[in-house]
Amino acid sequence: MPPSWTGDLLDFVNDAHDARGPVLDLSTLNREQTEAVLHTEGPMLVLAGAGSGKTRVITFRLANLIRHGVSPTNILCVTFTNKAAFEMRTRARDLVGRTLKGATMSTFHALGARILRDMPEKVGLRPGFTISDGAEQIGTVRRIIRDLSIYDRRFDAERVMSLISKAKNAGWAPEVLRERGGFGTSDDADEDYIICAIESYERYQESLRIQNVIDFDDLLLLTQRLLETDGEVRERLQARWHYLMIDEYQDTNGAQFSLMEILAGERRNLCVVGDDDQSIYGWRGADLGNILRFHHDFSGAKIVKLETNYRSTGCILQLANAVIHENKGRHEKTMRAHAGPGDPVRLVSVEDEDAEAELVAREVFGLESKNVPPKEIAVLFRSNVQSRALELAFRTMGIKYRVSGGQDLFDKKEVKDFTAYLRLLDNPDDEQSLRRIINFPARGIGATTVDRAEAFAQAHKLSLYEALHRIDEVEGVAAKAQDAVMLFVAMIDELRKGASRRKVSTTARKLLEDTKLLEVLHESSDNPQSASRRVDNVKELVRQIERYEARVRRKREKAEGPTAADAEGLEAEELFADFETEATLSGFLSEMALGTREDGTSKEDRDDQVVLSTIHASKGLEWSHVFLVGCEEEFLPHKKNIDVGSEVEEERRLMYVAITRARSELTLSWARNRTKYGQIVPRARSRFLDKLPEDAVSVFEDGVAVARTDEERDAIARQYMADIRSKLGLA
DNA sequence: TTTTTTGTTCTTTTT
DNA sequence: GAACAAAAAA
Repeated sequence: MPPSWTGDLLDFVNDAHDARGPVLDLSTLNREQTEAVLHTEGPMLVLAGAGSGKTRVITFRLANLIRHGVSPTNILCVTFTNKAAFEMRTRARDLVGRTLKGATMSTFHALGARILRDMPEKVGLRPGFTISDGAEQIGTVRRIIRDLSIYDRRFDAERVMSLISKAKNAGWAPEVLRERGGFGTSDDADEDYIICAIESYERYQESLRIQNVIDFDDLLLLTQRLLETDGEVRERLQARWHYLMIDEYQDTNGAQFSLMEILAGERRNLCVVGDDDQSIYGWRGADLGNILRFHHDFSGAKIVKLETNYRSTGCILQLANAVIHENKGRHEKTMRAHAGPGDPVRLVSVEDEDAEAELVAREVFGLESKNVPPKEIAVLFRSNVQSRALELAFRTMGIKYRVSGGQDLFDKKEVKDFTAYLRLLDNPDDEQSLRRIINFPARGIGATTVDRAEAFAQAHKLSLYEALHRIDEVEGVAAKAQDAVMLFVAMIDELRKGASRRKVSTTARKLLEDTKLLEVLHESSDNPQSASRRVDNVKELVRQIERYEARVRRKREKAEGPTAADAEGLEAEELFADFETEATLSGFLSEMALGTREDGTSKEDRDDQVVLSTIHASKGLEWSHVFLVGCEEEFLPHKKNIDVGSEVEEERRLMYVAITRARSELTLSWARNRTKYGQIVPRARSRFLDKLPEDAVSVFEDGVAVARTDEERDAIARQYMADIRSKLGLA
C-alpha cells in the first residue's frame, strides 16, 4: 500500500544504502512507473500526464542505472528550462545522494555552450565568443531594419527576429527563402515585409559573425552541425555519454532532437519523458511532432503511459480535465485521480487588479496564520506585468515572497551598462556593448564620431573597436573627439591586459574605479533614493561575481579530492561536473546569459517565501495552495493569441498547466475591470471557464466571500488590521 | 555635443 | 504610466 502521496514525494524513500548506492523501494511505484524505471537499454517514450509521478520515474530510473553499475559520468539528462534542470538535479540528489556525482544535468542550451566553449574554432568562432540574449538580438535587428533602404515603420523587430529564428532552426539560408518566396507563415502575403526579413536575416548573421557573438539558436544549431560533420568530436562525446534522458520532451525542437539523436548513436539508449497537453513553448519553435513521432524515429521504442494523477484532489483534476478536453489536436486521455475529491475549486470575481491583489494577499496571510508553510503557496499569472500589483500588496502586508524566474537585477539599466563594459573587456568586437557604453558616462564621443568610425570600419573590414584604435586615420573627427576616443581605447586596453592575470572581481572593481561609474550613478540628478539603489545594484553584481568565483573554487577543490565540502549546497556545480576549473570573465558572462547561476537566496530563505511566478516558469513544479490570477479574456487566452485556433489551444494548455500545479487548494480569480494605459477597461471572464464542472467549483462574487466561514473572515480581517497597526507603530 | 522636452508606442510566454 | 525615440534647447 503506497504511503501518502500528497506529501513530499520522496519522503518515504527508503534511505538505506548498500555498496551499490541507495536501496530502491519499488513497492512505492505503480505498475507503469515500475516498468519505466526498470527499462534501461534501448529507446523509451514515457507519456506522463500532469502529476503522474514523472520526476519520480526519472530519479528512480537514474538510481536504478547506477545500481546496475552504470557510472554517473556516463549519464546525460537534459531539459528545456533552467527551472526544470534545477528541479531534476535537486530531486535526483535527494534520492541518489553523492553517488550521482559526475552525471551531467543541464539545459540544451547550456550543454551546447559548454561543448562549443571547448572547441570554438571548429565551428568558426573565435575563443571567448559572447552569447547574445534575446533583448540584444532584437536590438540588433531593430538597428538593421532602420538602416534598410526600404525601411518602414510597420516592420517590427520582434516579429522579424522570430521569423529569422524560425528560418535558422528550419535550416533555411537567406537564398533558400528568396527562392521559396517567404517563410511559410501568414506574413508571406506582404512582399516588402519578406524582403525586409530576409535582408535583415542576412545582415544579422553577418553582424553576429563580425562581433564573435552567437545567439541562443546557434548554441543548438552549431553544436548539432559540429556533431554531424566532425566524426572525431562525435565519437568522443558518444563515448562520454551512454545513457541519455530528456525531460519535458514536448518542448523540444528539431535541432534539439537531432542533437540528442546523434549523441545517442547506435546504443539508442534514449529515454524521453513528456506530455503533449503541457506543450506551451510552440511560439519558441517547440515541435510537438517530436513526441508524436518518437516511435517512428526510434523504431521498437518502448512506450509507457502514466495516467494516474497522484498530485491533485479530485475537484482540481475534474476542472483540469474539463478545461483541456475542449482542445481538438491532442491525444485523448483522462487523468485519473488518486486522492479524494477535496475542497471545491474557488472561482472569484473582483472589482479590479488592486482588489485582486488584496484578496490574494489576505488569503495568503490567512493561510500563513494557519501554519501553512509559505513555500507551499504560489501565485501564478500569465504575464510578468501582473506581478506588480501583487508585490505591492504583499509588501504592505509584510508577506515574504520571491518572484520566480525574475531576471530583474540583470534587467536594470545600470547593471546592463556595467555588464556591457565587462563584455567589452571579454570580447572587444562586441559592438552592441561597445555602442552602449562608448559615451556612458559621457566622455565627449557623440553619435557623429561613432558613425564616422563605423564607416571607416566597414570600408576597411574592421570591427568598430579596431577602427577606434585607428581613430587618427578616420576623416572628419574633431580633435577633441579624437582625444576622447584615444583615452577611452587606452583605458579599455589597459583593463583588458590586466584582466588575464587578475581575478574577475578585481577587474570589475578596477573598472568601476577607472570609469567612475559609481560616482556618476550616485550623482545622477533625479532623487537620491533611486541613485543609491542604482549604486547598490551595481555592487550586487560585483557580489555575484565573487559568488561565482567562490563556486568555481569549491568545485575545483572538490574535483581535486573529495572533501567535507562535498555534501551541501553544491547543486549548481553538478551542472557541468568536470568542465570548468577556473573562474573567468567568459565563464561568468555565459552563466549570466544562460541563467544557470544560482539565485542568491539560501534554502532557508526559500522556505519562508511565497512564490510569484508566470505560468510558463511554474511548469514541472507543484504547491499545495495555488492562486491563479487574471483568468480573463486577453490574458488567458492572451490578447496576442486570440485569433488563431492553434494558438488558442496552446493558451488552453497553459491554463491546464496552471491548474494542475495545485495539490489541495486552488483559487481562480478574474477582475471585472483592469487599468490599461492608465485607463479603466472592463474585462470578461476567460472562455476557458465557460463549461465548469459544477460540483467541483464554487463561484464567488468578490473576495470577501472567499473566507470559508464568518469566523475565518473576521480573524483574517483582525489580523490584517493588527498587522497594519504594528507596521505603523514601528515606522 | 549634451541635456531637456515632447511625443509616441506599447505590455507574452524563455533559452 | 513607463520606456524609448525624436526634436528642441542649451
